[in-house]
Amino acid sequence: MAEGEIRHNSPVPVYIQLADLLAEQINAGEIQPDYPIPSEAWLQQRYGVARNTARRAVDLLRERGLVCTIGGRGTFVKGKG
Amino acid sequence: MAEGEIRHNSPVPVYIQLADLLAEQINAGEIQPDYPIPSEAWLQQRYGVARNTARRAVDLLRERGLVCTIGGRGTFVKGKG
DNA sequence: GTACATTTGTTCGTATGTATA
DNA sequence: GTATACATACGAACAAATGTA
Repeated sequence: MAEGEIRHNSPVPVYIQLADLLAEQINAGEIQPDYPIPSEAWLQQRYGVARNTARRAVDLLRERGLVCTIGGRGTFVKGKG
Repeated sequence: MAEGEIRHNSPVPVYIQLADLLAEQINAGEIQPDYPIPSEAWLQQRYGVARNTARRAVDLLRERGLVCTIGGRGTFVKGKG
């Protein structure tokens, strides 16, 4: 259970930990292309972070080209095409 | 407690003010058991708050066991039983 | 059966304030 | 002063359930 958790007392910012964690799940194929990643509210609850922090993590995923976000809908794993 | 209005510049969060205000109305019998409390849209207009804020207030009432919500129908004051 | 309006449910977008390191 | 992080709050859009005409 220690895996896949956020350490609030880490020198690594929480939003970066969370982004890395989600990126791993995507790269491991745990979330398929064109499928949504968990919502901001869900991440907030699951990982015990503020919504802003969850958003920043997703921002990073988007900057890395792993996902794309549609307002009011969700954030989806990018396909190869 | 004043006037059944919301103070946006209060240190008390708006959603808590609104929840308390509605709870008072319920406890005062202004809304009878099994009858609906005002809809989210109505609260939004009446008190000049965002819908999400109105929803958070109703969430509190539900957590306090004062009401129960039925999707697509409304939120109803709980009876004694 | 269909169309519409109402109400709650969900999700992202943006901004502000507070606190801390 | 900057970056991180939490909480609050308003806005917008879409979806689902319900009830009615």
